[in-house]
Amino acid sequence: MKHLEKSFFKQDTVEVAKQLVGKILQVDNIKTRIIEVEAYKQDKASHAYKRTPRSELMYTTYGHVYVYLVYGMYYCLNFTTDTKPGAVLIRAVDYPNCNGPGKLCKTLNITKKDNGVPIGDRFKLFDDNYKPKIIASERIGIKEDKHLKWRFIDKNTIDKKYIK
DNA sequence: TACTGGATTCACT
DNA sequence: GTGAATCCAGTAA
Repeated sequence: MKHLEKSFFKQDTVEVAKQLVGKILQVDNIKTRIIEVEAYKQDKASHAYKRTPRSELMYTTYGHVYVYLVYGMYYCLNFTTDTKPGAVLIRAVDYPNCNGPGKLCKTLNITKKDNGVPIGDRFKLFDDNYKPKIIASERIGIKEDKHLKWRFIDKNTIDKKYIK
């Protein structure tokens, strides 16, 4: 079991997203495997599209936690990367009630208070040499624009369980 | 100061 | 497949 160093995040957002699938995420004393992620760079679908106080983290850090509230009720967990701006959204992990970005944060008690903390504190990442079967490397169009997102899923785990 | 809409989820139909 | 819940960041004035 190898600790992922901060330098892991010092590479392209999409590359980090792809490599994050199958890694072990530890929050407090809960260890679970990441099974679905999404990469956001500077496209219109991302908060990073414009530099604002909220998106500042994505412009200035890598290897940090970025948490925001969507729809007034759900938090989303992201890790910032070296692509500035850029971040990887953690969409699902292999743990009960964690098959969605909002549910994941609710279950693991992740809120805005975690925004901006460096990885290695409350959030830790490990590599146990598990090889995920990454099936989805999609480009997803949003509404009338052709925004690009990159979503990566571990088919090994998806087949067994959830995911919408 | 006021308005708008979203990196979602769930309960309905 | 559709719509409601719910609040705050971003924007415009």
